[in-house]
Amino acid sequence: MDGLETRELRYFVAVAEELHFGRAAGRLNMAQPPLSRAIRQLERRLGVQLLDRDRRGVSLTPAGETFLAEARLVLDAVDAAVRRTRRAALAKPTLVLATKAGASHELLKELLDAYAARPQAVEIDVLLCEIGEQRQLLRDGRADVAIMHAPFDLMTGLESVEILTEGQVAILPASHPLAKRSSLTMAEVSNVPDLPIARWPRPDFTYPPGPGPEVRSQSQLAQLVALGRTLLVIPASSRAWQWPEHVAVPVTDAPLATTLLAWPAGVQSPALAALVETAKQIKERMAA
Amino acid sequence: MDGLETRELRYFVAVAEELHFGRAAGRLNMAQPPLSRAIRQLERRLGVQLLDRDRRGVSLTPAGETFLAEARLVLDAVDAAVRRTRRAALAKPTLVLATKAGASHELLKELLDAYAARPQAVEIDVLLCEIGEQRQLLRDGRADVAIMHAPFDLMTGLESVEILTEGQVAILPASHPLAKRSSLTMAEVSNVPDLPIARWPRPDFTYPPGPGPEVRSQSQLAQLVALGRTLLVIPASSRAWQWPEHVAVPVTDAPLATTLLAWPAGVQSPALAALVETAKQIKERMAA
DNA sequence: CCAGCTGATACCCCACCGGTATCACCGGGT
DNA sequence: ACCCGGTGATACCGGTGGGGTATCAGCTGG
Repeated sequence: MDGLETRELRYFVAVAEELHFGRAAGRLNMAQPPLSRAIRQLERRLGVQLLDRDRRGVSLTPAGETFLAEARLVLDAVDAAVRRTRRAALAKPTLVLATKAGASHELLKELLDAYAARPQAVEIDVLLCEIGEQRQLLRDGRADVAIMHAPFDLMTGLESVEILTEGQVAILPASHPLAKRSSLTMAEVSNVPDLPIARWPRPDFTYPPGPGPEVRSQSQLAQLVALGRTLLVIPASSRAWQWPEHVAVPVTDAPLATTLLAWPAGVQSPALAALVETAKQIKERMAA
Repeated sequence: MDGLETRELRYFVAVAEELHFGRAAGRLNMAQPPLSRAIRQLERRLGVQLLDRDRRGVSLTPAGETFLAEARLVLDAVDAAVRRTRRAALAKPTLVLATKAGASHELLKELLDAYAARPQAVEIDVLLCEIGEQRQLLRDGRADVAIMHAPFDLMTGLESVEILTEGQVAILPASHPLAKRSSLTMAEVSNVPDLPIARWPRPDFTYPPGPGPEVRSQSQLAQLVALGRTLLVIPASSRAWQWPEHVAVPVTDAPLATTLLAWPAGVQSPALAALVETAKQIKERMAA
């Protein structure tokens, strides 16, 4: 009846991603025939056709699309199980906190210092990552907790507490006329012809269409701003990565940006609970 | 390096739940020696000791506790993958909606009727379940979407939209003196000596301590109220399961109960999106 | 001190996974 | 029209490893 093995899921994901048995087999370091057989057996056991073997190529059926998404979730959960278990076995338990490189140093330092003063505190490893990477790190267990920014990051599947709510600033090339202004509005910054908004890759690594440059990291973005090719709007506390060639101008009517502490739903440990408690206290201290 | 198979996870969960290799092997329909060997091999591959083989019995190490929780998540995710894929392959796609038996018929009927009128609508199977069971149904893929009640149901790991916010009523035995009142307060109902609050089982099937009767289903609870052994406070719209021997009295200062439509975070289908949209419209219509 | 229970070890067998060789089918190039 | 390159499917074979039986080893309690 049931009894899918993760091996079968890994095989299917490889084939579904390559849409080619031969290449998928290469990626899996195996020959093509056993892979074909394994996928056929998987389809028989599920009683569902996952792939359309059209001559000249393979394509996913709707059920195959569903199974691909679910299989990725399972494989990430397996990775998370291994990582979290190994870390739980260490003599020194630690929390891994993921944060975007360049996010507010002050806030993070305050959080870590306040946490370290607690009796239940464990060591915290700070894992710097690129924008939008936190979700994946939490899902596959490489991180236990992350600092994220609403409304930029989707919070689905995560629990979170707000730490700080603040206004946003536009980061502009110092040479641009708008850089001389003391404040700006969203209308003014959202459609500057010579500073189009940069485009980030989607989860499938393709880029949305648009006039802006394609970027994959914050450092690329900072470089592009310095070169006068784009602008961006970010929470005021994130301007830590401001360069000499950058100018930050408050955007008066930008939506308030909220910095949150987020962690995978359903996971609980005393060390994490203490960190969450610390974050709540910091939020109250900030409000006062 | 990696490459845990679900078989190994199933073995470990069985041993961790039975805390006894022989019984676990019986549950798995296999002999004890290969099970012992498989667990040892699992521990070697993880590089982590999961079990303490204290003579006369087995116990979980802290790392074992972590791995047990993670392994259960993985196995549920595998079940969900199979169920959702099989359903996605049906000619007639359907949504399975889980709701507590006896929750508001009117609201549900209104939701289903409004949804059926939409062009993207698919058939909806209503899966009646016991209180608190919705979360598990969503997690292992037996249901796609559920109707739940905040603040009674934990919403962690789920996305949700509110449908209805309403006051709560106390359900009392008709023969009890309090049943004659036209309204009550939380202070009055929370400590009635002869009507102690019923106790529900925890996830591990043990009961919290207390004077109230132990219950496992809504029908048991309804029976106990009719017998004059307990009382309960529920959202006003849930009184569909009121019996002739029951009396509903508004509790003026009870926290507002919110009925929500909830679904697993990260899952998306057009049919589900349309149902969510319908729920939002109903909420607005109710507010007006 | 023995009976009885626990999990661990020794050994064997065969199912199944993966490899090699080959086929069947199609499309596109002269 | 022909053949060639490339797809995935089929046939067959060998080795690994998962599972079975038999047995051991260590503790416990009567």
